[in-house]
Amino acid sequence: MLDPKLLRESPEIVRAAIARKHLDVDLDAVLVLDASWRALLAEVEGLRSRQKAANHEMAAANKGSSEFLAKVQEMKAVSQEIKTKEENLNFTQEKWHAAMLALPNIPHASVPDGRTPEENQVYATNGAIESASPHAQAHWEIPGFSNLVDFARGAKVTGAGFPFLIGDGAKLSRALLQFFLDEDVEAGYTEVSPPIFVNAASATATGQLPDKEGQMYETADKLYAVPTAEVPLTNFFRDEILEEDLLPVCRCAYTPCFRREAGSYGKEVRGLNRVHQFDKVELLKWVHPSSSYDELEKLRNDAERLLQKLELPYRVLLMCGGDLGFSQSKKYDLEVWAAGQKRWLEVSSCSNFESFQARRAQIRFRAKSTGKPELVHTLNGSGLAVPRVLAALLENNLQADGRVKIPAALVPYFGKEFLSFK
RNA sequence: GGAGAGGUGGCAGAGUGGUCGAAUGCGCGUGCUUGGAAAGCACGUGUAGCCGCAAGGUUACCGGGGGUUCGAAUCCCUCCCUCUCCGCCA
Repeated sequence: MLDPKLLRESPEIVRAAIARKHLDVDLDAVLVLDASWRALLAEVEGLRSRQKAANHEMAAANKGSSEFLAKVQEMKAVSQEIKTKEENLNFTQEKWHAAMLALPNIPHASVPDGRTPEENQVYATNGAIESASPHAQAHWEIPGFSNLVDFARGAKVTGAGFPFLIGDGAKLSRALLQFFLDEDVEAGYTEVSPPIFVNAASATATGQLPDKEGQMYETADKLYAVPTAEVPLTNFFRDEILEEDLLPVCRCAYTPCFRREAGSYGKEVRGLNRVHQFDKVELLKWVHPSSSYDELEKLRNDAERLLQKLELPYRVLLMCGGDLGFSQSKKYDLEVWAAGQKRWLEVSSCSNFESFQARRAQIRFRAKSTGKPELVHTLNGSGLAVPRVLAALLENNLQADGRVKIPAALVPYFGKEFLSFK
């Protein structure tokens, strides 16, 4: 959510942000709502003030006196009026709040203009992509693939998009997770193992609710399976005021992630490219507002380093305004090259939310200079998502003999130098 | 899952219909005192919205939501959470 004061004082900034993100929002309607909400609030407060004053008088008065009884009659009318006006106030306030939640975050000045994913800026490219993998195949076409990743059995047992990982497939997945977590801890993140179900309040604070509930699996008792560790991790400090000295707080967490992916279909979702349950390590930071853009660069570097150590070719995209996402101020996507599919696969998305999430989740710190609470800035990024990295390893490192070469950094975790599909 | 007890400010803890945003103690801050510290003394010390250039004013918040009442921390309903005992269990 944006600062309501920003909207009142500089609506043109918000208008420009909406335009840069190519969204369709009726800002004038929000401004009108804001004005009428404030007018109603003043009215109700005036009435309540009167009621309060009368209460003090009545407390001191003789309860049986005629003055007292007259006062009761008088205040009955006021009470009724408050009730009516308050209903109107609450109704308007709900509409105002919903309208405020529908306003997107402001893109940072360094975000390039653009409407579509094609207009994202290729910020960096690392590694050779064509000649390096002479035996590459799309991972689902590699002979023996279903020995490692069994979609058919997964579909029988649970449903489409819930594969079993078996043998070296399961082991490689576990090795990657272990590798990611160790590297992230080494980089200064504290490892956390969070709950993988969250309540509605948490899902609301990070923006999954109310609009995206169709993307989450919901249990009978109104808990949601996490779509990413970002949700429980961010909510850890919800409604809290941290000491300034504590910042920046850097944490990482592995969780399985559950996404219904309603409406997805086609080539993009083949094999491991998109599944309903996948493993991911998430990186999360709560930082002082003055350092959030430095921290974003560090976060991106931390994610990139993982791909470098795995010797996987990748590129970094700087997202343009139109592809930025509703709540981000700035975002880099890391895409790994899958040599068999000849496609880039997104394996990490590193974002600065500035105070947008923090305002919604009420995560603040006490500024030492003023003693007053201020909103933190939050950032997050994957470090990294497992299935697509696994797919890229299988495709890129496939040898003539049908085995897959394991990158040196991963060998200690995997326990051997080659993966076999047998 | 069953039975019981309880949720009040940073913490402890009073308050069972009105003068209560809330006693008292601790903690914390500033000052006095001191060679310095402790003790002592004085004053101060929650969050948020709205109005205001400001000074300041005003409203809300006693686990969440709803209700009764002229008036609710206090009464009623409901949900959540914590603790104790029992049961079950990786």
